[in-house]
Amino acid sequence: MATPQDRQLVEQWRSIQTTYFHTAGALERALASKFSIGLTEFEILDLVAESTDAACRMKQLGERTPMTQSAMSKVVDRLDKAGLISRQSCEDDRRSLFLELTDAGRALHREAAVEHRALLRENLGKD
Amino acid sequence: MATPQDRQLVEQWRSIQTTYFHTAGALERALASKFSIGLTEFEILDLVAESTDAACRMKQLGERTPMTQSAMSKVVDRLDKAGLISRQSCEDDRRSLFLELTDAGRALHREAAVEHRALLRENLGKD
DNA sequence: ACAACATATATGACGCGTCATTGAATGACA
DNA sequence: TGTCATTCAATGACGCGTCATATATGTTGT
Repeated sequence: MATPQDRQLVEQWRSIQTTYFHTAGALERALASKFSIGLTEFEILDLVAESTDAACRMKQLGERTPMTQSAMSKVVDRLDKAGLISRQSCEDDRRSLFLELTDAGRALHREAAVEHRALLRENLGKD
Repeated sequence: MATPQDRQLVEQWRSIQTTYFHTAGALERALASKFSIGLTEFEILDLVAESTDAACRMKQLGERTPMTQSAMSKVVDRLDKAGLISRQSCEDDRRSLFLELTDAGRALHREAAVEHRALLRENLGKD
């Protein structure tokens, strides 16, 4: 029943899990303690920050992250309440939302990104 | 500020996240609908099932998974309540717990493992 | 034998993600 | 134009994981 291929798959999966948990945990803790935001919050900031064009974004952001639509909605809500992002409704399709970093959001992202990259280097990099 | 190395790290990280989320999600849904257990429950069953020696395990299991001690405790508690695992206190160190699959647990694990491996193959395998 | 410390597991409060659903706007087409 | 289906986002109920602790047991040094 337990073929060698199966064992190898399981090993591979556990390795992904371990990397994911350790890295996500480290990011989570660092971002929370230094910037009072969660990892998912940072990730949305990061996506919005690197998005060049000015389309109706909420939706398209969903295509660039494995997050659920519902999760995104709540994260964005928190970011909005924290004054880091602004939601403005889109003219040509009033179901859609247009996201934009506030100045505070941009500033926080700039600092947090440094920490984020550093931790990725520590956790994923070939030291 | 955004060096090519940074971008590459971020890409690598997003790729891990995507794989993790998609695979974990698929496993979660399949195990829940077909066997009424969560992914973490299955993972504990899996670890206990493959554990050959009969040591006081709770602790050592913690070393083989990225799960928190607290998370493990709760998962094991659920498995116990579901009648899939039994906890017996360890003679030589009464702080420790000794875990063992029940017959029901062993049976469920056998079936669920097939599904689990199949989904890993789908999600991680080079199709 | 007694502190003081260390280790194994459990638990409660809390935050976040998920699912299912809702509300609103749009599209398609007779 | 009116209906029916589709799409975008928000929401409430719920379950799980995390942190900080609690509880019990063990160990060490004097």
